[in-house]
Amino acid sequence: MQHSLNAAQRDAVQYDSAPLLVLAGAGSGKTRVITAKIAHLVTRGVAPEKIVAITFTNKAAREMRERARAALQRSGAGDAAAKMAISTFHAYGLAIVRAEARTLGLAPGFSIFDPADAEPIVAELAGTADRARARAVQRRIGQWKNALTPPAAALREASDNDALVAARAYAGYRDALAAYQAVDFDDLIALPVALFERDAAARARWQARCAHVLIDEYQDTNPAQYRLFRHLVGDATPFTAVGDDDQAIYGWRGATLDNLAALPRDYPDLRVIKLEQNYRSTVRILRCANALIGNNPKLFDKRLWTELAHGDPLRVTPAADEEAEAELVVRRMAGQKFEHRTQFRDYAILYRGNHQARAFEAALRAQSIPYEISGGQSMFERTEIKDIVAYLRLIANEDDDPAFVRALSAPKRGIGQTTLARLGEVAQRARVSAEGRPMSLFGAVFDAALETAVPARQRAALSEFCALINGLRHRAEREPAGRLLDELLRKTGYADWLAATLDRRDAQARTQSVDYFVGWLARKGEADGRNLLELTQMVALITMLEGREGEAADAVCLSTLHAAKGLEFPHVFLVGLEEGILPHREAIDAGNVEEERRLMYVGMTRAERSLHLSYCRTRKRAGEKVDCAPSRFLTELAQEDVRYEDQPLSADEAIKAKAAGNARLQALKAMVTK
DNA sequence: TAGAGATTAGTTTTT
DNA sequence: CTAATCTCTA
Repeated sequence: MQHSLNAAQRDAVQYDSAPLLVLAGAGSGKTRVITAKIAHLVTRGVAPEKIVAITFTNKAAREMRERARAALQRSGAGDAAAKMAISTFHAYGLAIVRAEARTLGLAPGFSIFDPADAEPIVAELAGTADRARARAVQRRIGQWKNALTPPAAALREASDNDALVAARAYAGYRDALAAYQAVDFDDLIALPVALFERDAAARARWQARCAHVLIDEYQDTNPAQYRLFRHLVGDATPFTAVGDDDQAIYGWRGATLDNLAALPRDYPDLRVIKLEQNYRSTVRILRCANALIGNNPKLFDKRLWTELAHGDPLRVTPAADEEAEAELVVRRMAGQKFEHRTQFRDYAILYRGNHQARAFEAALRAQSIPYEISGGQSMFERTEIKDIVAYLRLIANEDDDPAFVRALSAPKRGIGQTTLARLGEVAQRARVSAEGRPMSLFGAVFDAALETAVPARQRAALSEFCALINGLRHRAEREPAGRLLDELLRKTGYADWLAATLDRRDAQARTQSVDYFVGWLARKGEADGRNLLELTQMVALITMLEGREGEAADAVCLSTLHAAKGLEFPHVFLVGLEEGILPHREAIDAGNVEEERRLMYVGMTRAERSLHLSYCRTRKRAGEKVDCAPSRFLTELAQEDVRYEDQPLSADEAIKAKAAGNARLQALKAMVTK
């Protein structure tokens, strides 16, 4: 790591009074510039609480907060970092929605639905029982929201039948969310935008809170996010947008490079500074990455260079199948670790899809090598955590029917499908007669009509359940979250239920994860002075619990390419380099190989010293063995910097390729196009 | 109503 | 070959 800033970096840090776009190539010291700039702004007298820094992932936000804190301490500004708004786009949107809930027509305890909550609702509205179809509709609705297209407009522009079904579901979905007093992730961006566009006073209020706005990974913004950003900065607030068009990998989430192209147009006095010196990778790694990305059309002309050593050639290794690949990678890693006296945390295994982690986990476990998975199933996707969160959501918001249903049967209370359906009917009927506000399942428990619809036994269970929730709700604002959580667990007998229904190992694991989660929440509530209701909303956006204090464990990092953005490792294994995986089949079919190429580029540029690429010749799919072709991207590297290992080719192919001069390359090309 | 076995579908990335 | 969903019985 360099000790002082280079000219371009210094320029980017000191240019603080007008719009600035920093085109920061991979490994060019981007985070360093952002944190140095934050420190610079504070020393220049900008109020820390008016510095708004936006990232895309929680991990990036956390890292930036930590590094900003360190930088500020160095410059003697103390803990100004604590006052700054360093958060993800969605967390910042949540802060706005929470503060403006009343104006937006939302109850203070509104729920935040994740895609899993929304799926059954959308499935029902789209009239399908097929999960894949429901998700396709969900994605479509998400795209509309990210493009700020309201249901009516979506309906108008729907051309084919699929779009028509989705547009109708979209309208129904919006109404359902309103009835549940819920918002989804996309709403956290779209609602503030809508608010700012109809309410100039609200816009001014939030603009006044921004003296300087910094956006990281600007190339990954979607239209809604860009609009939100523009409303925050208004006409006068200086900002720093940092991005790299070569690392745009979120097109599928509605991100568009148009936002990058639009910036100079929308801000005529925009200054553009390029960071082209790479401080991370060897010459060979960089040359290969540049060669690869050179196959994409470029938006901005940018040449990455480095003063670092030449380094070793990149190694490309084929494997018989995914097990062999995992074994090979782990074996090589173990050898390299011994040879270079490195630590486990110096290694990363990067792949396209989460499911690819399996084989590597198994191989690592077999060798007792510690590893950490980033991006896989998060703590908050586990059933036991979702159960607890359902209780919290229901306590905060009794209109949250999905949370009601979930909490009601975890643990089981003798209420099943039949009773739930009856309860639904009661609520439905009350909905019609009670003008305006529809009735929730929770409310239906107290409806007079319940007596005729549901037997006494189930009625008793329902009232007891609601009494528990009500009791906690009344205290949720004042009493510490920890005490309420303990009481919740005790009164529901959740741990006992786990012990009674699962085998010992499983029950123990889940109880442990519940305890950890509850302990974490309690500490968080204590530290930030938040009550249970506020914690509940925050939880929806968090994907990973912040590690306990102390340093990270010495473990190999397993990560998807998406989750690896922003990270760096001395030694990287990029695996599964096959046609259909990277580039992914769907992307090939959709004609979006460019984004896959950027994904590969992101993966390659994570590496500092060594980069190992591998692929499988066959792969098990649905139990069946299928042949795989090596990724076309392997043919796009700077071949003089690549060493092919083992024998990836049949004798026949090798002879032919040799005759052509460049043995491996030719054969690879043949295999790719085959 | 709840849990245990049968069945069947399954291609990607995240807030 | 999994893993999740569905069906059936106690």
